[in-house]
Amino acid sequence: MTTARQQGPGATIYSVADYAGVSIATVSRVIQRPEVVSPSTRQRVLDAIEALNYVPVGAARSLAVRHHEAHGLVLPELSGPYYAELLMGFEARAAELGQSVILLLADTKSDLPRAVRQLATRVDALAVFGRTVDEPSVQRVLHARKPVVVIAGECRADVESIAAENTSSAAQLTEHVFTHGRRRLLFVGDPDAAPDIASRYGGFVQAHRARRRKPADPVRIAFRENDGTAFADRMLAGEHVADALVCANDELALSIMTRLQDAGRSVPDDVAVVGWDDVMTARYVRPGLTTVRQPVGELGRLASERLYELVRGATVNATPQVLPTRLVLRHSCGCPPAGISTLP
Amino acid sequence: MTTARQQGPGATIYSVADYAGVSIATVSRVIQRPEVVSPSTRQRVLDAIEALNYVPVGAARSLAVRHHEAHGLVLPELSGPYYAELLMGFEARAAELGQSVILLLADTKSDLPRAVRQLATRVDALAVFGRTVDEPSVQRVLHARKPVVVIAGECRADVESIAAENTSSAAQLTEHVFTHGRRRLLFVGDPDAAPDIASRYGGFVQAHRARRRKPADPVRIAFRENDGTAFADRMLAGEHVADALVCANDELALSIMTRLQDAGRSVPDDVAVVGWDDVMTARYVRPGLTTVRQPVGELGRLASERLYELVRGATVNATPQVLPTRLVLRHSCGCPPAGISTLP
DNA sequence: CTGTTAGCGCATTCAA
DNA sequence: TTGAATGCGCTAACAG
Repeated sequence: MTTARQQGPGATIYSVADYAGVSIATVSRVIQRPEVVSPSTRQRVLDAIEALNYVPVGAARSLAVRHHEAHGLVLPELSGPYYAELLMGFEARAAELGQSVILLLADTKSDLPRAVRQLATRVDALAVFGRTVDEPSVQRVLHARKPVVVIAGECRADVESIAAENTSSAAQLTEHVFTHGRRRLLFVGDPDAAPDIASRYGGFVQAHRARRRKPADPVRIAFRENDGTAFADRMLAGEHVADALVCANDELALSIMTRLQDAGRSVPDDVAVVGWDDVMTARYVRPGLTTVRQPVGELGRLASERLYELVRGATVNATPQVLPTRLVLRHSCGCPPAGISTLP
Repeated sequence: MTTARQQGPGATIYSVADYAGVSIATVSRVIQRPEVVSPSTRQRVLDAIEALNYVPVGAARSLAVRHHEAHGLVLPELSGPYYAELLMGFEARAAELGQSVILLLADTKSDLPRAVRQLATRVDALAVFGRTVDEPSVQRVLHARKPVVVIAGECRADVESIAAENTSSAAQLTEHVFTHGRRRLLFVGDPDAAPDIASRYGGFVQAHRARRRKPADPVRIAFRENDGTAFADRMLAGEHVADALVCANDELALSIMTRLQDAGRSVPDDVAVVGWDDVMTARYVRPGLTTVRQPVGELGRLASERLYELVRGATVNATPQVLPTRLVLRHSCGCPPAGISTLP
């Protein structure tokens, strides 16, 4: 144990000014616009800053410039690569634009509304994922005229929204499975759980209609690995019959597939399995998992960028921006195994 | 396009006070300590807040209370489950303590020192991962007497550090591989890349010494999947000879294992492969990957908590806190396949 | 229980 | 090119 760090005063713009023998205005200038200060005084100030270990108090600046220069991001959680990638994109773009990012993970909050209100207090604008917008706390942010963008949520007139394409790629994927001769397809996942999933099931239905087939009701289970395992067990027990499973995400697809294989079933021969997200595991399992790749990072970047523009007075775009997705065909759908398709 | 959001004034504590017919002090009180305000006026104020959609300006509060009420976290990046879990733990604990978290991802920053300085401006304390501490920009934060904790970095006298146990679990893991009769072990990964890795190689060496065997030099490659694949190719070409690979992390282990298998080698029969981190994939590949599980979330939580305490004047703990890790034995090391070891 | 008042540290006019 | 003065919105004494 060494001695406690003093939470003492710390250098301020005043102490720096004193030390350098200039006014605080000059100190402020060498920080904001060094070029308008004469080289000699500038150097004196820089030396003072160095000598005193001056770290400006951001809050004071924020108050003066009337901007937090920070973006808030509300995500459900952070397990799996999806949200992490989103966050990476968001943070990267925000940083480029000189904005800090304050993160709020909703799932772990006992009092989410409170957390959101608190967050709103410290940012110029907010990006929220999925259904979270419905939170009255988020509505309040809107009413307070702070820009809000929704990522992968429902479109609303008053909020800008950004999402990946889901419906048509789901339809494509479903049709692809039909192409392999499968006829009893099951959609695994709860469309009510999130707007994305709803769209994906929508595409599943669409593809059936196009072939004049009746789509089965979705198997409404949650998205954790053990939910998938449990479903697989029920399938093994004969509760569900299908020759192809269109799963709402890769975690589900993988846990189901692995369980079926461990029980002696062959994928894709006995049953095809496809998923969503193209997680790392999808490349490493055998057979490789056929899935849909979304431009998740781009989603984040775009959200950040739009926040920035909205804060600066851009008009809110009422039509949702939809980013294209891409089918990643591997072997679990029935396609022949590619030579070495391990890398992205 | 609807009309632009006005970045107009927005309600302040003054407008709320006016609207409710009270002083700003009273408004402040109903927000900070509602119980000291009479029920009737309290309600009037709350109504005013509601009516005006009042969202306090956090910066003003920060300035007044002389605390940002925010913690900074500097992470290299966010791919893979490791950093994400760390962040989840950090954010969760911070939120419990009423602190916001401002995230900075180092790898994407063209001007990291600048980003760190900017971050320091807006937080009360900083947690940095690994080597990042060496940044002079971080040193400046230290000198400015803002608490800093290092996660999984080197121990230093002036900074508090938190890490997972590496050396002895590495030694255990290595000894375990010996137990399976392996004799030509290779450590794959660059000990100079990060303090963790150095410790792991240290354990590898230790286990050899205990058996009076000479440890091979580490195979110094980077941690990306393709680095692993490339190494596997060199091994297939006979450049490296080994009957067991102790890999610095799971990504490496998995990419190597998969490549070897695709080329017809058997794991673990021809060569055992073990890794670090227990990523999701480790459970799903066949054979299941033997690895080391770290309490990553706990690392984050602890960091956040210590920052909080340090900001409040706790003395910095000079001896690093080391959290225990756990071997996860699956099949890739040579252990018999467990029945169903898919779940965590 | 409520109002008055004095900062918190910085950016930014406006003069000089 | 520099300095003096003002205000950003809020908290926390201190009085009443």
